[in-house]
Amino acid sequence: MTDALVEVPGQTVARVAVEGSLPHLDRPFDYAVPASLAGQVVPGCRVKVRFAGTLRDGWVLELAETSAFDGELDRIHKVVSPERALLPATQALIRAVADHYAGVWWDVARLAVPPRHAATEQAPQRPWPKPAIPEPTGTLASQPLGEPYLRALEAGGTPRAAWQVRPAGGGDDALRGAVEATAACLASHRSAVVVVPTARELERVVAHFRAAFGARAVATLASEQGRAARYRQYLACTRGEARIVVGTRSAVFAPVRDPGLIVVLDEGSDHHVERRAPYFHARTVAILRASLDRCALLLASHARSVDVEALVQRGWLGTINDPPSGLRALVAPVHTVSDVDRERDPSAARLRIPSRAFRFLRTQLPVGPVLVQVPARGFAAALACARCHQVARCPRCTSVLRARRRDEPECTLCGHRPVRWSCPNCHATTMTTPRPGAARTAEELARAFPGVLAVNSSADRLRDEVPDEPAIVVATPGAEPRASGPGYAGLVILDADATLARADFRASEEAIRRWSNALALVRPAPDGGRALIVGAHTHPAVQAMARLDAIGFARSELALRGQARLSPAVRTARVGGEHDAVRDFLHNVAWEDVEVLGPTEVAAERWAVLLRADLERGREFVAQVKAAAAIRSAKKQGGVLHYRVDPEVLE
DNA sequence: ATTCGGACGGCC
DNA sequence: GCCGTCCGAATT
Repeated sequence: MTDALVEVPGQTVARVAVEGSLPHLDRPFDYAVPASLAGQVVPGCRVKVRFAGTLRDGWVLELAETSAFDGELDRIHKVVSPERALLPATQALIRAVADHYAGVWWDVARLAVPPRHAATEQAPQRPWPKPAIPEPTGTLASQPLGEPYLRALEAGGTPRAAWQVRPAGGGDDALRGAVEATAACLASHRSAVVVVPTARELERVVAHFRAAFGARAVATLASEQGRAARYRQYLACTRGEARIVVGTRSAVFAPVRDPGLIVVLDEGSDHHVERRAPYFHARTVAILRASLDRCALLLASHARSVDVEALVQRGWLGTINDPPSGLRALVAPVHTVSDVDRERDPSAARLRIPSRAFRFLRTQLPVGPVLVQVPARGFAAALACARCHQVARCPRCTSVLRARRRDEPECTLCGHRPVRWSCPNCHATTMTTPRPGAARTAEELARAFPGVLAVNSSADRLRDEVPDEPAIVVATPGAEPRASGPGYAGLVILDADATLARADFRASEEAIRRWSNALALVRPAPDGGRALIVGAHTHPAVQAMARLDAIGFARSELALRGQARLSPAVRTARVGGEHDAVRDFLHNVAWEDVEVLGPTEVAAERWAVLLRADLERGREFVAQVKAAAAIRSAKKQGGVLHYRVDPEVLE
């Protein structure tokens, strides 16, 4: 019936995603394909179109014969390149991610697809070798349910699992397991994507993968790469050459042919959170992609995030992990000590460190290097009850409070400032900030062992590896050097109180993740590895470390989040900005089945409101947030306004 | 009569 | 966001 249309190339319609971040224009627009461009306009190619009078970039999403638009279609102005750089599956994933975060397609697309590099596109692509088949190391297979997971992958299945990597043996088990899973995936003639939290991690992981599969068989994707290199690796994916991709968070979108497996390493790391709108978490993108692309998923951690535990409890993720009793036989034992028994040993007292920690160093140093983990400086502490020291919670949204100025509590999530607070535990009415951390102590500690090599590693001066000889290695979380050989002989975690007192409702979950990552660098129990946590010895997180039960902790933490109505038990959105902008935003929709907490003035001319909804209503909730934003942009409501769905990190 | 500017609506 | 246009006030 519309054959005539098809036969006249000038009438062909292209649906185009047009550059822009306005929520009310977040949909495709139809353009006519002029006869002169027929054949060059293909789905997934970049074009220039006139939109609102100006020339803009666009992506051709699909070609069609007809348009629902009444008016006369403008013509595509030019084809930037006929390269199909945006695959249909990537298009759909971008849409799903934007929808999940009440964000805009184009904002996600510019993070998912690297900028074009014309010379690279035209240059002949080198042929990619077939990946070599690596020797199996048996890391994943040695843990319960690891073997059936690998078999399912090899058979072309789509198993999804939360994998608690054994926190022992130098910290390379996660990489070995990732290699095994990738090999199993390749065996079923599918491709694999591995996402790592940092550029530093990427270097190590890539080295492992190149050693296993061949130097030229592994593609890397990271924003730190140069434009040409990054685009070359990206094209190697869309053109079906690269079968293995390793990269940082945006690599989770890597458009590999026949994706069979997505691996996210250190899944709880906040490095997986994108810093630009809509602030996606690579783990969330991986989850969406595993559903859309029907592929396997492996979320690895030495601990377990509460978000992942929620998916395990819903039955959406299987598990690969040792029971705590099994771990205790293989992982360095974790002892705990209160930091108040300092007085006994005079030199220890001077350093504000318990004598027990001193003895620990004296016995472990002859065995090998000892890692001393200290909390990074410069984070705000949460307020606690001055009498019973229980963490103070916001009476409005139940997140934790911090001191804004002297004696002025402020909620870290919704911004509420309680006027009169009383402790639900002991009814005291005053709060206190925990004493500042003892980060400096660690350096003095090293001086107390003259003749022993002292090494420092922190964000401003990273050290990647230390030799297998007695040394005191002081590091902040994430900056720990690896110890060559069997791993550290010992681990001392200083100032557990300070780490747990961070003004973040995820503080204890994050503490367990950081401590478990450090523990993984220690040699296993049979080889003499030992760990000691100094401080907060009765805190459930410290107790969970001593039992090596990070999973049990995630389970009970998830239950607490449910009672407190905090993420991931509910869905949230934080909206902030100028008073009138926030007010207009809130008036734009009726907020069905949504708690509206606030708005509150959080700073001069800055207001914030927390929106909260049940998980079952999550889709509708996010759609309402998007609608409020779309009405705002369509009506040109002025002023400053930012919003963020399921905020991870506090500003 | 002519020019300038600010508000508003549509964007294919 | 950005442009186009529509209308009213200011200017000659």
